[in-house]
Amino acid sequence: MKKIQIKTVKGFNEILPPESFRWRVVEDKFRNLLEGYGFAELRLALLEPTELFARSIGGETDIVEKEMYTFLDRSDRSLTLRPEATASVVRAYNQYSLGKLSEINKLYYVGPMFRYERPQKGRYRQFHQLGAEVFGEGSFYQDAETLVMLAQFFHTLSIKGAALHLNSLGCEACRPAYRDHLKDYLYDRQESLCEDCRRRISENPLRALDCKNPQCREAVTDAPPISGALCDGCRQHFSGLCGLLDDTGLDYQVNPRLVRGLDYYTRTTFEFLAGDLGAQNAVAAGGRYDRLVEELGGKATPAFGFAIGFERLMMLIGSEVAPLSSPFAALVPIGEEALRYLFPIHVELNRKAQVTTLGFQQKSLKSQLKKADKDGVTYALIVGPDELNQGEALCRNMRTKEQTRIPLSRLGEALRELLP
RNA sequence: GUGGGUGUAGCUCAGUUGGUUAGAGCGCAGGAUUGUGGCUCCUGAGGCCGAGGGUUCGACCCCCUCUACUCACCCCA
Repeated sequence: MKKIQIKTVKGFNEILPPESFRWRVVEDKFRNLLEGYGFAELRLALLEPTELFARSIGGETDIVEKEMYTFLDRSDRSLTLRPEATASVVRAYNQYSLGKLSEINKLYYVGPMFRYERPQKGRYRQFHQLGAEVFGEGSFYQDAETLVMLAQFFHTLSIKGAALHLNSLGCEACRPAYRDHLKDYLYDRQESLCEDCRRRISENPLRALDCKNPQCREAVTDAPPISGALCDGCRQHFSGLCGLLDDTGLDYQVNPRLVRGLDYYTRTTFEFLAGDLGAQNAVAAGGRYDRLVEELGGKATPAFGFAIGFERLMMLIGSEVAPLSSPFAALVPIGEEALRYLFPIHVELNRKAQVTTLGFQQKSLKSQLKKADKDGVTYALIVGPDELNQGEALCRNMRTKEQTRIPLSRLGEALRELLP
């Protein structure tokens, strides 16, 4: 291109029509479902102090180490575009003392997240999440209810292939001992581990369980599963959850390798995995984080949350075009006098409701009808010199091709009567 | 950060061993006897063939560099 075109930043994808209509349909369904379950929306800052994420997600995670959009502002504060929203929700929960409004808080959000990764199918630098968090409820009943709600969401969207994978990561009482145990195990086998996993032994040994390197998978096949190391409380929580899921008939599989890349999870973690998403196959994920509120300076509060990848979700939904909302009628003037006559009527009609279109370019009747058809209008109101003389507009039903005459004096009124 | 693939019209793509005016479908605009849409037909607009350099009498085509997009690794939503 000879002219310099300014384009979007790499990995920042924009949603154009008709895709934007499809997005809104899905988003509305999400909102309705969540609000039906008692969730309220939070609209949060996209930019946060960097330390929020370093402290919540974990300093040694990939997200914090190399995937954040971090920069200094004009007063040299380190700011970061949020890579996920849970940290921000917790920050807001503490900042505004939302816990004092009611004992249990259910909050949801919809919006963009930012990670500086190499873009690929299902992974973008700016991507969108639909997410929710529940504060103040530590019972496994909450875990179960939320998972069932998520499954219901997929169901209403006719998504079949989302499989629920579940695990428990234990809590502060039992995880440290397991971590040490696993460290020893990995240390003994470090020869057969990949470079990353060798590094993980000291930093974040659980992650080695999740490594996709075939050698590592091999080396880790008979690693001690965390399920055997859970304390009584965690074991009861997990088996309680599984029991409730069994009762409600929600299919799931326990996956002892499911570890997640964020440090704040305790007890339940889960992912909904979908087959045809390519390599990025998690469409939704989340879990319990009973320590995070306190770690970020609040009162000790149990919490459970999840996030759905919007783009990935839309990939699963197929591409039936959402019905575009279209104007009800086209005003079709022939000649300048007619255009001049119709303009105030058009404006007046649309003041009450968005019902008519009017082209200003004085095109031929044929091309105006063609346009009206493309716009999907139900009626075309044709007004040319003849109609002006006779004081009647020609009203053409675009579906049935029936044409009737309407006195110009009661054009607006007649049109409103035709509205469904 | 590391690999592979691909950049030709608004979109999806053809383009013969390098040869003169670069094509199709869709979309867009106009038309097919007076002022009537969808189907069909005709016509038209729209491309420095991603950018720069090189080889050659001659490059969309071959070589190099860059860049963008894309898929995968990695990581995750």
